[in-house]
Amino acid sequence: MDNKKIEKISRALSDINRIAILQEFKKKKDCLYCAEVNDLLDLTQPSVSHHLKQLVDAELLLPQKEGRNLKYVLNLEVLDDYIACLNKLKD
Amino acid sequence: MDNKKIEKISRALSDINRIAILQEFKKKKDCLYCAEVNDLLDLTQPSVSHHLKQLVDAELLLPQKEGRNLKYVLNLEVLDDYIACLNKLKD
DNA sequence: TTTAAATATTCAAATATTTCGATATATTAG
DNA sequence: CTAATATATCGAAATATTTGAATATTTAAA
Repeated sequence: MDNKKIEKISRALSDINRIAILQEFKKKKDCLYCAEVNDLLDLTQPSVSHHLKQLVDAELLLPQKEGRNLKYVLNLEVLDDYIACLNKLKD
Repeated sequence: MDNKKIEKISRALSDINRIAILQEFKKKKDCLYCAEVNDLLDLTQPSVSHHLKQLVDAELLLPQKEGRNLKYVLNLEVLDDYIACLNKLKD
């Protein structure tokens, strides 16, 4: 994982709303529906859409179309790669 | 570690120059001098000072005054706490 | 004590991010 | 086909971040 990618993931994680989205996966195992995220956050739908886009662009979330709904799963592989990079900072 | 702190650390990590600073610790074990960081980055001194401040404010770096020089050490405790929070996202 | 070196602060400009209202698009239900 | 639902995009305002020139502060050297 190159530094540009580390930067992008860090930026995706640098917002209280996006952190809340990721943490919601602890309760809702497996996947989170877009509509659930809209309920979770105290923001308008376009703002939530924006935040989800940051997480998808960073590849922390994988979107899956399901009819007219959209569900997301955590991309554990990218998260693990990111954590591995942070661990490497510790010499 | 609360979400505000996670946000702050993530933001500190969301810049290519600050990532480069942290990675420089791999080469320069132990500590990094402020002047070394000025040499490392292709930025003016005030900009470097700004970036170092972000890292110190996030407590990723601990500053130590040494005469008229300043040296930094990696705060492994905070880095580990942060990594632990990220690991908790994986259910 | 004067001068030089290392670092920080202030200010302003440029750029990026966050937010929301309005609207567009896509899909399903009736 | 039409209406309703779910999500995305656009445009603009508010706010935050990044950068560097100018300057201030702190400390050591001469």
